[in-house]
Amino acid sequence: MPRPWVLDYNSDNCPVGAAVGIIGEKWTFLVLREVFSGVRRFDDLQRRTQAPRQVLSDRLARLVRDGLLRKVPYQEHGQRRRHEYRLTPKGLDLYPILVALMEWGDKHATGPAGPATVLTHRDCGARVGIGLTCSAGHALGSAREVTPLPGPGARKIA
Amino acid sequence: MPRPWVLDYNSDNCPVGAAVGIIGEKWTFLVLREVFSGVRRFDDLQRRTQAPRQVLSDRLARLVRDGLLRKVPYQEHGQRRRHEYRLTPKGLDLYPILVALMEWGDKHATGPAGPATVLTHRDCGARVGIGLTCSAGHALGSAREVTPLPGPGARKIA
DNA sequence: TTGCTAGGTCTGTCAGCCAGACCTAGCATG
DNA sequence: CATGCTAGGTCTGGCTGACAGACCTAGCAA
Repeated sequence: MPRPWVLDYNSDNCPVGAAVGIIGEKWTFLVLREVFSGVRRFDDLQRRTQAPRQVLSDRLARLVRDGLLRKVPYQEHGQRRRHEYRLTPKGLDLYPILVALMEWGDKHATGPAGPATVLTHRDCGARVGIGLTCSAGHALGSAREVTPLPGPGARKIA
Repeated sequence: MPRPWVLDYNSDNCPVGAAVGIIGEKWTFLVLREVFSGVRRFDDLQRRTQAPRQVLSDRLARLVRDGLLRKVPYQEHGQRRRHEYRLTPKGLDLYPILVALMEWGDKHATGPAGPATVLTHRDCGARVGIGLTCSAGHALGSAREVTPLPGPGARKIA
């Protein structure tokens, strides 16, 4: 095993680190899972994620502050005005992360009952999955088929 | 907005929750990022992730216990026997999650310098990315094109 | 005016994170 | 042999955040 090139580069502008700084907490993923399933109200989120109310409140505020969710007012008949949480475009872009987590969990971390949710293509009904592909059109089956190289934003260590 | 069907189902066998229970901690992602880049030794991991040594030690132990990493002994000339951390097949399967995080971070959470790392196909050299596709061969551009439905493992609430 | 409900906030406790110091093989050097 | 060096950890004490459970607060209805 040769010394990996990455050791000669700085790690503090890494996009994974930046992403994890925004969404890298346990409850945040569960909240996003629910929001992508159409659950948008505080009590529903609380019941389904089992997050302590205070933590949920804090995470939602942070997701709004970081521009992943927005608060939208609504009013049901005979109720006072409330608001619900919806995904912004920036939040919608998180979907591949969630799907990747879901597929991994289905394969490695749940029982034999099969997936609790299946994703289908809105337009044709076929099953949806996530995968690596190269711009020449090849589908990649494993991380071993990927070669990471330094990109334009890479910074060498002084 | 109709009431989402997911509210009638139980959320405690969710694969996202299961996955997050195993890898859902902040430092865990950073450790995995490094291991996928070929960084395998304790001190290198510590320096690059900036994780406190104790936390790193704990996370590595947990990743080994959960079967995502394995300890492999090695010996360098004039050094004592040590061991390094390598991905198991179960760990290698996490790659899509990491790539999805990376792409999101590149798009939404880092500066204009461009990506610090680019992924290329080992066999043809073309750029690699991750995306949703359906089994009929359509590439999906957004979460809005996906319709989630209850699967075989779904359990209704009593 | 009393009650009900969604969507929170407050309080005290307790687990886990953290920086920094310390420890421990095993090899090499004098 | 003693001494130092290094990788890979462990130990300590302070502090932050998580947690359960109680409480609060519009606004609507009866």
